[in-house]
Amino acid sequence: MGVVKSKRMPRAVREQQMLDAAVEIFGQRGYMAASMDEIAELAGVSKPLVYLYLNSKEDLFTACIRREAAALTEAVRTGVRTELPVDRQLWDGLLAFFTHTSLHPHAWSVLHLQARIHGEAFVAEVNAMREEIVAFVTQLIVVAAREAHRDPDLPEREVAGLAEALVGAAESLAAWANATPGVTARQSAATLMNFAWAGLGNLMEGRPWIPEAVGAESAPVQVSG
Amino acid sequence: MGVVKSKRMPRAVREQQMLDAAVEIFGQRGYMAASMDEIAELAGVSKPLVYLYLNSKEDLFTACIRREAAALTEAVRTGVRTELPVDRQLWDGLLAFFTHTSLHPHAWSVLHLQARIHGEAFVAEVNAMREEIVAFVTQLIVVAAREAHRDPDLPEREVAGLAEALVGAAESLAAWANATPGVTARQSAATLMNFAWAGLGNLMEGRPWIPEAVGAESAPVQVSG
Amino acid sequence: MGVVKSKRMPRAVREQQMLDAAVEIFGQRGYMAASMDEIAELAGVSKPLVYLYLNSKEDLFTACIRREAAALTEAVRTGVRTELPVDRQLWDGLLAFFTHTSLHPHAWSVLHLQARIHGEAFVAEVNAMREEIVAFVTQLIVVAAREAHRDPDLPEREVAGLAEALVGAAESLAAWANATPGVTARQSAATLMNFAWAGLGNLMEGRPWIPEAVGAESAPVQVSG
Amino acid sequence: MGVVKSKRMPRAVREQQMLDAAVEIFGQRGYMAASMDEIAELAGVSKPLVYLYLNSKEDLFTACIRREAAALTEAVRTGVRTELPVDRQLWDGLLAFFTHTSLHPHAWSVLHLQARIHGEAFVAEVNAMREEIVAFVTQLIVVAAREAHRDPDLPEREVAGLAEALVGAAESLAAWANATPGVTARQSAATLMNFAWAGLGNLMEGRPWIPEAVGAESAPVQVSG
DNA sequence: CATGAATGAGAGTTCATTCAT
DNA sequence: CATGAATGAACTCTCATTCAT
Repeated sequence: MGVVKSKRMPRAVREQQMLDAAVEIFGQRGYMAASMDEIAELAGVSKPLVYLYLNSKEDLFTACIRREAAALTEAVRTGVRTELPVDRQLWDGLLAFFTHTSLHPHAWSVLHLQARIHGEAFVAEVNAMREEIVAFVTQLIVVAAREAHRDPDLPEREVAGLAEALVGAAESLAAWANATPGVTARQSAATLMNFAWAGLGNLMEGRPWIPEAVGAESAPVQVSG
Repeated sequence: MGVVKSKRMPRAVREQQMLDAAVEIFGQRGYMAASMDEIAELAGVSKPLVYLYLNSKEDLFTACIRREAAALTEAVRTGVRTELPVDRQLWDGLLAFFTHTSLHPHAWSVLHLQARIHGEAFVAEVNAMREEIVAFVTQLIVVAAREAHRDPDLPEREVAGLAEALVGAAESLAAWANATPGVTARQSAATLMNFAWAGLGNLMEGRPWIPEAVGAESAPVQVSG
Repeated sequence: MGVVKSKRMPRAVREQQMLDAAVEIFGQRGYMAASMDEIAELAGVSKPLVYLYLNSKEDLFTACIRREAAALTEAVRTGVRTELPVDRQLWDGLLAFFTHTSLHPHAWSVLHLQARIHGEAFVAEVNAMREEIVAFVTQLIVVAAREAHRDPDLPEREVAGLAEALVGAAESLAAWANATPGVTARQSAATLMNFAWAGLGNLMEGRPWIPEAVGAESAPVQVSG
Repeated sequence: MGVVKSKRMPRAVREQQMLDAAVEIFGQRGYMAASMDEIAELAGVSKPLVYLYLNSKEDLFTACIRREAAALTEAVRTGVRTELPVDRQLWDGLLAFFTHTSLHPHAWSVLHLQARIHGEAFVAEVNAMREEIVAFVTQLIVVAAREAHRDPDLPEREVAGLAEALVGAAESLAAWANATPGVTARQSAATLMNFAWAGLGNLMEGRPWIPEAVGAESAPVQVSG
């Protein structure tokens, strides 16, 4: 007989429903254009209850960012096994990243677009997540350099820039993939992996990086035919 | 004795002042949080005059995007000479890009962050610019492939992904550089050029791309010592 | 000790208070000159509450028209008994009409003056009421013609013009009576009844229409002494 | 080569052009919705010039009312010859009235609708005109009564009411005729003349007032066949 | 616990009106 | 004379937020 409006749910559950609704609305409309009315309605509760549990619009937005940032980093962390070679680690991380962002486009919109343009407080929340990922990538680069028998003490700023560029490329690619029908997470990961590992120069010379044995069901996108 | 509030200026001049103020406020606060009052005050005029000349908040924002997008593409176009080799073209383009974005951080914020999240109309304006740059990069990739004696018919979707990743990386890097004190445009360009041209793999093996004879006043950032 | 500002009233009651205030302000100032601020203040509530319940200035105005039009037609309908002779029906209708308009001058101003000059939407609302009254009068004329043994098929356009003239005279007379101190509803009704039923010609010849036994407390206004 | 924008016209001419434009705009939009910008543009002059000549929006509106009221009363006055019988005088007056209002619908809208709802000042202007017409009608009634050998001292209030009703009927009929395609001034005049002179009662008995020899090209509308 | 009732503050927008040239 | 430049004031409407029940 339609949706049953369940009453008297435990607080923790209600809070999650509110956050679900908030992420969807914030992701679609943006922070400022989102209205508490709409969020409360989508969550199926009254507005004062939202305030009772989450305090204010800012706090609600912060809670969204925190929850979604944790979920994304957890997804990437789970996808990577540190006992594997570094290139495999990078591949697994990218795949986990693009998979998660494509499964939760509103959440990604909140983290990537909305949070960065509304006040230092929100940016700080996102940066906590971002730094964890950048740190992971930075460490990969350092380890890779060491394995290549090269001086492990790469200039810090240089490594930071490289990691930043890689993460930034991934973020932009994720937004583009979400907005472009037909682009799979695996394709995005392959494109960026090729780009990052081999560089345009090597790609031109026919030496793309190839994910070996990463599941046969769909070969990574390659430059050469 | 301080700022002289000049009155009765010709329309064209006043319009530019308004756009200057609008870009700064939009860049700082974001489209929705920016108020027409604040913009008018910063421009040194009354609010009705802003409406008389620019019609509405949306039109004002659109005018900002158009002006700044044109300025950025013009800067890049001017910086590149097509008779030079492709790697040099990419380098010059990157340098012009990072130089311009670092000189006009608010404008870059408007184009990169604000414009992308407020309605299809604004996105379309930015995309016109973005596509010009992506087209430039795409053509560089195709030419590079041809010069490397490889099949010039790279898969379209693949090239689009690569260009997107490169432009996305550049955009993120620009935002990061603006937010990180002490990072010069030249350093950003060098980091991305290395990343793009050699790839992480090659970088690890000590084969960075090096901008030859690009002015001695400041050596390009290198990975190796 | 004066007006008690009751708070927390049920929605239906508040809405009527708002409509009361709106009719008064619209009637005094006119649609455009009336401000929502003033209406809200007179209603004893804040402006947002007016918008919450009535949506917009247009909707508020439409609601006023609808309520007052319904009240007026109801008053006329209740005052007339169709089993009586047609002249008596006309008299009763006129008396009910002038009584109602004199008791609710602002409402009459809204219906007669304000609503007719602000957009087709409002005019349509008023016309629905007007047509009901014009139809009533038209039918009276047709029945009267039939009873006078005359061809019942009066030219339609002619009857329409007569009904329009009669209703128009009544409307103008109502406005004039409201603006002229000392004119009672009964006097207005008598004047128009004489005019309509006997015509100036008959009046001149000393043959006014006389409401028989319509209560002795106040004889109808007569032309002759 | 299109409209030539003549410059340096004498003040009196310019003023008339402004009034022409103002009457049209006020008639279409209403007093409040009309903008000085639009009026100035339609008049083909700059806004400050309008203020230089006509002072303010209120003064401009008052000037419109005065001019159009004078034009209307002049038209009626010219149409009537006092040496003719009173019924003929009424007929001629009605015909002149309906002819003028149908030729200048915007002016009539200004006088009939707009002026009555925007402040005492405007109403006073219109009433000056209205009273002249009412006085004319009143005098007709008095003369008619005297000719019918009846007591010439009709109760003043009664005569005023009759005149008001007649003028009100005429006004409503004029508005209705302007809004109803196919209704000529002559038809409106005939309808009202029948109504006024004979009354519904007499009309029912087949005794309409008939304008004798008032031009054969179009017989007056009659109730009987 | 949960909610209908209510609001202070501020947004974008428009307009009659006036200087300075 | 005539006008482009400029504004103070007011408007409709929205929203995050809080009581009282």
